[in-house]
This record gives sequence, structure tokens and C-alpha cells, in this order.
Amino acid sequence: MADTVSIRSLQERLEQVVSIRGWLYGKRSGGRIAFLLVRDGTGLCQCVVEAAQAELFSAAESLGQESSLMVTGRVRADSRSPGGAELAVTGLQVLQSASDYPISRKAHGTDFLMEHRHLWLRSPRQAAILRVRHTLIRAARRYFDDHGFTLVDTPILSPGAAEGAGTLFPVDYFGDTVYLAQTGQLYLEAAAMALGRVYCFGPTFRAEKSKTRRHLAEFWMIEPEIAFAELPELMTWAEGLVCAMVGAALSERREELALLGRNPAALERIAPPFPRLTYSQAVDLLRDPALHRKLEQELEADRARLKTLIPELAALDEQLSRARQGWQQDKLAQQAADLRERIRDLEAQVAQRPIHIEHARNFAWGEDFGGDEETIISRQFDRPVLITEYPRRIKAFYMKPSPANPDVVLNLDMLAPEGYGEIIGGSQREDDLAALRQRMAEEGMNPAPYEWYLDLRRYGSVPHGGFGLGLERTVAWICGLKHIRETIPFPRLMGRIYP
RNA sequence: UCCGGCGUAGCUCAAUGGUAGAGCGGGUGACUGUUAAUCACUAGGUUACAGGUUCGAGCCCUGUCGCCGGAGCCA
Repeated sequence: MADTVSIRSLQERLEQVVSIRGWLYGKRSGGRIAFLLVRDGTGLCQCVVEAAQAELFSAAESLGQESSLMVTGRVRADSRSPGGAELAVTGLQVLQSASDYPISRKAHGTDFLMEHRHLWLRSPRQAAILRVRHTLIRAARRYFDDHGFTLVDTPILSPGAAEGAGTLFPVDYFGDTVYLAQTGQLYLEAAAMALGRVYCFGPTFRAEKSKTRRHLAEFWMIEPEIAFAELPELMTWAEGLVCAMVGAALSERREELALLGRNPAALERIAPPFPRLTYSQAVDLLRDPALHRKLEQELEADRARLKTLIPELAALDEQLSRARQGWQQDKLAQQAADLRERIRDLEAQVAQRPIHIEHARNFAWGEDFGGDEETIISRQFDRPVLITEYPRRIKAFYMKPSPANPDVVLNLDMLAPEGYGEIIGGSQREDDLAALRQRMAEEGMNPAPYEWYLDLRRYGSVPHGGFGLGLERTVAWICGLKHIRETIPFPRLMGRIYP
């Protein structure tokens, strides 16, 4: 009886007879030889069946993509097999013979792939993303665990809405309406007063009707909350967390990042200290004529690039019209489609840029940053940027105003580079009972459901704060993905709940 | 909610208002080392749906539905 081993470990089994279990990823056959490409979640292995073994050969030839099987054979080194080792098959047990697997090893549209998300996960690219995601989660948890934090799970069902009830999902709770949590923060504050340093990691829910590449209705957030921490300390924690996550991806997931086409150089630059701006400094930056000149130069550069892309596309179309073989045609058509998409994106950017510049020029202190302002600011730096002290009026009631300027609060946002947007939002909390009550009154909030929260200020209140990191946006940034829907196994998007 | 784009074979896409097509995938056959193998043959269609204009509609018009991503809002 041969040992059953993982494909990843085949290199250590050269010349031995072993079995592997997995799924048929691809198949090619000649008149007297058949190649089965088997995947098992740890790697890909080419399995060779020769026609001399008539029964094995006909069984191998009849298998459809994604059939599940156990293959036994002698391991031999061969550079033509994906993992460097192939299996000379002596035994083949078909667990289930599959036919008409919907996802071929070819280009598909996003709608089709999303409808088949449960199968799409089997493709190498999606599996790579899930591995990076896993590594980032582990790195974040390890970072907190190693720094004296205690994991505290906060409830998912929460009574009444803290702010903007329209952004919460209502749920029937024994006849009452409650809501799916959009943060564990208030509960974490209670836990921080018990344990000092705490964090939670769980799903959060937003009912915002946002249909963009940066939004999910259900996403995972890592939230630390730290007793005695004031704003500067919070920034250090945020920086440390992000560096720990990027570092783990670089040290443990090089292969996956390469498969995803992510240039590691952009990630290797990520080191503390991150640039820090106050909101007011960011506004000055937006209004700075030097920035506008720079943006206009970039606009010219993009226009020039667009001019080079268009002949490139024409050349590709020309090649396409001359291509003979079907799959070459298909490949070229795919390249042409990709290029067309890049051109469309670039054209849209070029068209939008003057509007963005105009927005930046006219940006008034007190407004919140929109996506285009965030993009402009984050593009000025080659690593994540921290922005602090936003106007009090656009921020939540629990944020502590700055003692130096009560018009701003002691909050922090972190913008990821390359236009990936906000990945962290947090603040030092208001720890004074009277001030907190006043802020709640200003917001027109009923204090009754928050008496427990106010208790935290009645009994041994201390300065404290925390922040939340959006896992999926971080995964998208680190993997260099165009869309957040690939960062989570089963994305919940507005208008999509299947599968 | 608003703005814009798209909807043709299982998939990816073609088709001046005038005979609905190609590649991939499926099926059959050929081929001793393939790398999205290749070659030959073959099956496969209510052109999203409902109206309208026209001698004639995949194409033009109106409405509905679905999908996409941008604004607002947010991580």
C-alpha cells in the first residue's frame, strides 16, 4: 500500500511509489500517452499514463475536468511537470467522474464567474488570494497576541442604531427590530476597561447602497481598543499592524503575489514611519497650486500614454486578423479586450482628472474627503498615509475633540497607496461624561440605550482609543486587485447574494 | 436614489436595416512527451423580455428586467 502524500511534498519522494488525491485540473492526450494535471490544494502535478496499460489509459482519457481521483505511481523528477516532479501512473481510482465543468481554463466574464463563485475558488488565482488573506489574518492576530492584547468577541446583533440607521441591516429579534453590527467598538471600550488591550475580529455589515469596486455589504474588520492610549500611540499601533501584515505577505506568500502579478517592490517600501498629515494640512495640500501643476503634468503623461496605447491596439487587431490557429486568435482577442479595458479606464481617468483638480482647488475646510480627494492625497506618497484631526462636525459623537482646537477631533484615517482608499479609521474616544452627553444631545441621540456606555465614563474613566482595519480592502491593496469581490470567499454585494 | 455602459450558442465575442457566424468548450475520430497540445469531422440559437416603426429588425424607437461601475455614503 503506497503512502498518500500531498503534491507539495512530492520532491521529497523521488523514485518512491506514492498516491495523491485531488481533482483533475486539465488533461491532454496523444495516441499512446495521456497527461493528467492533478491539483490537491497544495500544488499541481502532471500524471503520465501510457497506452500499454490499456485499462488505465481508457479510464484516464474519459475523465472530465474536476473529476475527483486518487492516483498512484512512481515519482520522478521532470521539469515539464508544474511542481518539478511527475507521477508515472500505475493505479487510478476515480472517486467521482465529472463532466461539463462550467469554468474552462479560458477567459470568462465577471458575471459568469460570480454566479459560479463556489467553483471559481478552485482556480489558481482565487486560491492564491485566499492564501494571502489567511496569512494577513494570522499576521494581524499574531501582532496583537504578541503585544499583550486579548481577543474579545463582540455581539453581531445590536440594539438601536448608533448613527445613520439607514446604513444598518434590520433583523427581527423575537418581535423587536435589532440590527447587524457595523462595528464592535462600543463593546470593545467596555472590554478595554476590563483587560487593558483588546481586539475583536469579525464580520460587520453595511446596508449602504454602494456599487463600487471598494464596497461590500458584509466585510471583516480587525479592531483594537487600548486603555490609556492617546492619538500618537494609536498611530504607532496602526503603523505596526499594517507593517506586520505586509511583512507576513512578503515573507510567506511571495509565490502567490507573483502569481497575482503583484510587484513586491511596491510592498517592500512599506516601513515606518508613515507620512502623517492633519486634515488641515491635507486641505492645504489639495489647494496647493504646485499640486495642481503636478496633477496637470500627470494628466499630460496619461494623455501621451493613451496615444501610444491606441496604435498598440490597432497592431493587436491586425495580428488578430492574420492569426490562424484558434487558440492563438482567442489569446490575442483576450489581450485586445484587456487593452481596450485599459484604454477605457485611462480615458475615463483623463476625462475625470480636470474635474478632480477643480475639486481640489475649490476644496473647503469642513467638507469630508471624497474618493477623488483620497486618491489625490494617497498618490503623493509611496506608503500608507495617516490623516488626523478631522472637523468635529463630520465625525462620530464618541470621538474626543482636540484640546488645542475643539473644532477638530483626535481621529486617524489611514489611506492605502495606489488609490486603494481608506483601510483604517479610528480615534481617541471622549472619556469625559459631561462632554460625551453634550455631544449625544447635539446629535439628537436618546441616551437611554447608551447608559451602559456612559457608565464607562462614570467608573474609572481613562483616556483610550482604537481603530478598525478593513480586511478586504487591505487584501485588495496587498494583492494588487482591481476589485474587492475577489478578496473574500463569498462576497455579499448589493444585489448579489448567490451563491 | 442618480448618471453612464452592456445583454447574440454552455463560455468569450463578431455580424452597413437585407441568408445569424467564429474560436473555445461538448461529441466522434487521428496522433508516443504534452504544457490553454494539435489536426479533421460534428451537434449546438425564442439575438434578455414585451410592444412599436419598416417590404424587412440582433441592429432604429418605447417600456420592463438583469448585470457592470461611478457619484453620494463608507472600511
